[in-house]
Amino acid sequence: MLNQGLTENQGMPSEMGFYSNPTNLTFLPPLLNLQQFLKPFSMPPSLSTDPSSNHTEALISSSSSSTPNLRQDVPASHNMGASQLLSLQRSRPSLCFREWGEGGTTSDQLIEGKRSNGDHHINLGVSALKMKKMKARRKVREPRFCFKTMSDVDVLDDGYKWRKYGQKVVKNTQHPRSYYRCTQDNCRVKKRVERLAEDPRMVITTYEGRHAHSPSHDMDESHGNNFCWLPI
DNA sequence: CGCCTTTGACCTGCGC
DNA sequence: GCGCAGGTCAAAGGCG
Repeated sequence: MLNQGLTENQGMPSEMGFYSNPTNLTFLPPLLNLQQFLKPFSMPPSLSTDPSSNHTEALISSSSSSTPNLRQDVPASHNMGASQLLSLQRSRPSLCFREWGEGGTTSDQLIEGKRSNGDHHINLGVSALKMKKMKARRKVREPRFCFKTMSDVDVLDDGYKWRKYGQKVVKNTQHPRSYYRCTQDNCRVKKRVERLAEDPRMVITTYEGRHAHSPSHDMDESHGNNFCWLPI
């Protein structure tokens, strides 16, 4: 099981950070109730799947931090339940900063304040210097989940509504990477969609963050849970 | 009219 | 410090 997953994913693009620390990878047992397991996350309830795959594997990159002690700053309420079942993958210094607690202010909001220039954006009254200090103190990445599936369509119906906010051609790949954000207010979940360079039939979907709401519509469960998760 | 995608510009982190 | 690459913004245009 474990070896199967590692072998299967060995061709993944290195820029996704796969196998940065294989010893911290934990795979879910097959046939785990993924719907229930993934409920707290931004999981894909409905997927077109690789028919050749008869197992389900997952690896969750939880709210990991760049340094071990930083993780202790994350309130237990945000250290969502399912992740406790998994070992944590200590990742590289994060590109995404989130300030947990402190009145609910997030670094995303702080960045927004920084960019506001006092015109049409809300000025949150947080100085760039303070933001810099906050960044230095805490670097916490949103939990991320990645899976691949064989599909002709890039965007899989996962029950949530997404708005595309960017597209980028990634180096050494033929296909552009698309960036989507959940359309729900106060939901900051994002996902990236790209095609596997080695096999364009495979769609790589990476979710970042957790939905704070229910799916906008019911998922089509006809595809079952037979998809393959990838380590991040 | 509202929501969406497209796309070039801009921002930021990282490696050298 | 500089350049590169990934990620995000926001204006413009399309569509129902």
